[in-house]
Amino acid sequence: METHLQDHELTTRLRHVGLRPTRQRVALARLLLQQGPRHVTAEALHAEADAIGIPVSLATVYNTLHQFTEAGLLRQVVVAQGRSYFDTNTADHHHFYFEDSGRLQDIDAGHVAFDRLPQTPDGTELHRIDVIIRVREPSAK
Amino acid sequence: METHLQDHELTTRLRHVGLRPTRQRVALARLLLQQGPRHVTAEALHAEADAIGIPVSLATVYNTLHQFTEAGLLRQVVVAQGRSYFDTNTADHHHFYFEDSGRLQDIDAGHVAFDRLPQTPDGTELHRIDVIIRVREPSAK
DNA sequence: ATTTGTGCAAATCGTTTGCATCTGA
DNA sequence: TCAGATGCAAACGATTTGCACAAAT
Repeated sequence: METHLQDHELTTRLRHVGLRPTRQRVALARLLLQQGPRHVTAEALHAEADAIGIPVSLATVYNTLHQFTEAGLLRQVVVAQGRSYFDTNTADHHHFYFEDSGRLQDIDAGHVAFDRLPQTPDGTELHRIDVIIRVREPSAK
Repeated sequence: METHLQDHELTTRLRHVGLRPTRQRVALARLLLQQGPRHVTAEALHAEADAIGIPVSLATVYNTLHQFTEAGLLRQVVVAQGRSYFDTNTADHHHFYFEDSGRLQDIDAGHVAFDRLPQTPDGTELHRIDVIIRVREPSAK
């Protein structure tokens, strides 16, 4: 069964980042990591898992998303109060945020270049630079 | 009393943006707008008002902060889940975010320049570009 | 066997709202 | 006068936690 081969990869990958490949972690990893880049909320992922018959609690979805994020498999992007996405694209890149729909869209790192940047304050080291380009769909006449 | 002169300015300013200069709005405006640039949370502002004997409820602080933001007197910056600041600097600028302490620091617009930016997606118009440079204070040996 | 993960429900945090009561123009 | 503002407490949504049970090594 093809699914098994893919699961083996996922299993290995989870082990490599120090996470036990449990049923739900493998299932969530499958949803998250075996497709193109995705921006997922915890709620949405939970609903998705539910829809395909994977029993997993919302609490576990949150735990798993955070574990994956700490492990570097995901990146978390907070765009507004109470609106946070987990991004399966961990490469250097930025985002468009559609304020009306609440959707997020990747911007390839190659499309944003800085001409000048301040040096980081004394005693600090750079973690990362987030660029969020907030756009609106004009009051669609 | 000097305070009265300053309050008159604030009163006028509030009126100009269509807000009635009530006791608590003027008091909060005094805390927010009569000092250098500040990054304030609703909680912190509420505590501050309390400390100097201004009776105002947390709900009113939230309402007021949002009204000021809509009126263009403030800008809201969300840096993490449940961590949102109101910035009294409404000029074009960016931010350092200290992930350990949760503090925010302004970066003058002049210190960030883009060499390249993507065009906004079809059917959308630019609202604003947020640049947040996330830094950490290294495990201070 | 032992450690680690999971589910559930309850707790928490920041924020918003409903509504009766005040207050500024 | 009376629209608009405020306070309080209750409602809220997103997220987290405590603890008994289940599964992985």
